Amino acid sequence: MPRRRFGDEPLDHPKWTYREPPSCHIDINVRSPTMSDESWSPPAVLLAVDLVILTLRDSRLSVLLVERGIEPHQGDPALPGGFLQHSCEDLRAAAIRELSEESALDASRLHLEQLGTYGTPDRDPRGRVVSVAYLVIAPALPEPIAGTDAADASWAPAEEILSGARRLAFDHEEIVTDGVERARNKLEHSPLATAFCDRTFTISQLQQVYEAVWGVELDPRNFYRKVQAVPGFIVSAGTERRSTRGRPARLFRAGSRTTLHPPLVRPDPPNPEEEER
Amino acid sequence: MPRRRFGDEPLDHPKWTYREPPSCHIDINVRSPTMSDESWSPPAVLLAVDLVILTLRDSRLSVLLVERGIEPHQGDPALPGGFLQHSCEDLRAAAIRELSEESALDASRLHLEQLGTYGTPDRDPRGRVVSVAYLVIAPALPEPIAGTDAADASWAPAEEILSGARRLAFDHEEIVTDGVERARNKLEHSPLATAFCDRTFTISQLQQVYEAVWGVELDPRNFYRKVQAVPGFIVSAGTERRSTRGRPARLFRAGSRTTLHPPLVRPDPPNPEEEER
DNA sequence: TGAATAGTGTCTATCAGACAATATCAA
DNA sequence: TTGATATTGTCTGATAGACACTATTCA
Repeated sequence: MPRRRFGDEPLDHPKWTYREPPSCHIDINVRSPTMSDESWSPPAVLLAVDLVILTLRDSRLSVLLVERGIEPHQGDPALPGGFLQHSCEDLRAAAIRELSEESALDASRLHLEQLGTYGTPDRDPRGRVVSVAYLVIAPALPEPIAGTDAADASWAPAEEILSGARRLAFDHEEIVTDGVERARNKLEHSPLATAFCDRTFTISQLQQVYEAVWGVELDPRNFYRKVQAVPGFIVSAGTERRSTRGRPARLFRAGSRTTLHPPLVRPDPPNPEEEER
Repeated sequence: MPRRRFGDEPLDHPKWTYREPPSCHIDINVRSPTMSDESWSPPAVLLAVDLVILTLRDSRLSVLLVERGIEPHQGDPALPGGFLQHSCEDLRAAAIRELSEESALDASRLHLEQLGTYGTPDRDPRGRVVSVAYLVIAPALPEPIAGTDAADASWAPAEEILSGARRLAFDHEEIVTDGVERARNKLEHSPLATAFCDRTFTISQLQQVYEAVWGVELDPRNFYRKVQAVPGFIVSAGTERRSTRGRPARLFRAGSRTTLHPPLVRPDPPNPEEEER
C-alpha cells in the first residue's frame, strides 16, 4: 500500500464498494441496503476527538484554543483534538491522551465528560470525519500551558467565541457553544462548579465560578447559606483559612454527592414575553 | 477487491498501515503519531446509529426493542439501529432513516435528540464499531408497530431493562439507562413531557407522563396549577374537551418555550444519609 | 343519585431574596 | 483605625404541598 501524507488531499477512505456510487444528498425515504445485499458493506469513517476545556481566568470563563498547524484552516484557532491513534483506542482514553498532549493537563484531577458527536458530512474538507467532543473543566492554572505539542495554545474568553467576535475552524464554534451551555446547566444540579476550583476553596471562590459561568451577580450572603444548605455539596476542609485582604475565609472541598438537592436555580432566566394562556 | 459477507467474520477494516501493529490496551502516556510521521494515518472505524425510542404504554415507560436477526447476539433483544448507509450520510439523517425503517414511525412529528456515543473498543465482536445513540420520544400509538423491516419489534417496560430482568445485546442496557436518565432529567426543565402526548392533551394525561417517567405519584390538584404557572409550557387548545368517565377536561397543546421557568422539580429525590458538615 | 374525574380555594410551613449587623483579618 | 471581606441575623413576600370543596359528566 503506498504511503501518503495525510491532509494533503481529500481522503477516499471508503474501502468498500457500493452498488451505486452514493449521491451525497439526504433522502430519508430511501431504503438502506440490507445485510442480504452481498455487495454492500458499511462505510468507514475517520473518528476524531475534540476538547472543550473550560477554566476561569481573571474571573472570566475561558476556553483553550490552539492554532492549527496544517491545512485545512491552517493558522486559525481551533479546539485541541485529533484523530484516534489506532482503531482500538477507547474514546475517553483518546480524549485523555489529547488532553495531556495538547494542553499538558493532568487528566486524573480534572472533570471530563462526553459532550456530543458532530458528524455533518461536510464539516471537514478532507473527507468524512466524525468528531466526538469532550467537555473538560479545569481549575485556574499558572499562566502558561507548558510543554505542549502545539506550543501555541492559549486561553480565549468564552464570550468572544459565543458572540462570534472570534471565529474558529470547522464547526468548533458550535461545539464551544454546546459545551458552555452544558456547563451552565450542570452548575444548577451537579457539583460541577467545584471542578473549576482547587481541591480546597472558599465559598466566595465558588461564587465567582457561578457568576462567571452564568454571567450574573449573586448576593454573597445568600449564596453563602444556599450552598451550605445543599447536603453533600461542599464539606468543611479543616480549620485552615485563606486570606487576601479582608477576613480569612473557611476552606471547603467538594462533597461526594453527584446531584444537588435542592438545586441552585439560576436567577433571572431570559424569561421574555409572557406567552401563556 | 473481493466481495465478502458482512457479519461472518471479524473485520479488518483499518486500511492504513501502522509503523507497529497496535497492541489493544490503553496507555494514556504513549505519544501519538504526529502528522509528520509519514507512515501513520488515522484509523477508520465503522459508525452505527442506535435508537432509544421511549413511549408510554399502559401508563408504563416503555422502550422499543427488536430481535436481532444475525450474529452476533442473534435472537437477542436489542435497540433498533444500524450502520451508516454511505460514508457521507448525516448522523441525524441516519437516525431518522432507521426510525422509519425499523419502527415505521414518522420522524417529522417526534422528538429526536442525540444521546451519546458509545465506543468501547470491544463492544462489538465484529471489530471497531462506534455507535451514536439517539433518544426518540413518541406518543402512545396504536398497538402494533406496522410494516417494519424487523417485523419482530416490540415494546418492553423500561423498568425490566433498568432492573436487569431483561438483558440486551451489546452495551444496549447502558444506552437505555442513559436514555431514561436523560428523559427523567429533561422533564424538569424542558417541555419534553409533551412529546409523549398527542398534539392536544389534557393536564391529567400530562401528569401521567410525569408519574410514569419519574416513577412517582403526584397530587392532581397541585400539578394542575403548577404546569399552568409555567409560562409558555402548555397553551389552551380551544374549547374542545375530551372525556372518559368523569367531567370532561380542557385540551392543551405544547407551547413554544424550550425551557421551563420555573422548573417542575422532581419530588422526593433519593436524598439519602445527610452527609454535610 | 352516585361514581368518577376536572378544576378552584385556602391554609401553612418553608424558602428565596433583600439587606442590616457583626466578625476578623491586613495595611 | 480603616478598608475589605467573611459570616450571621432578620424580615418579608412568594411558593410548595396538603387537602377541603365545587363542577360536570356518565352510568
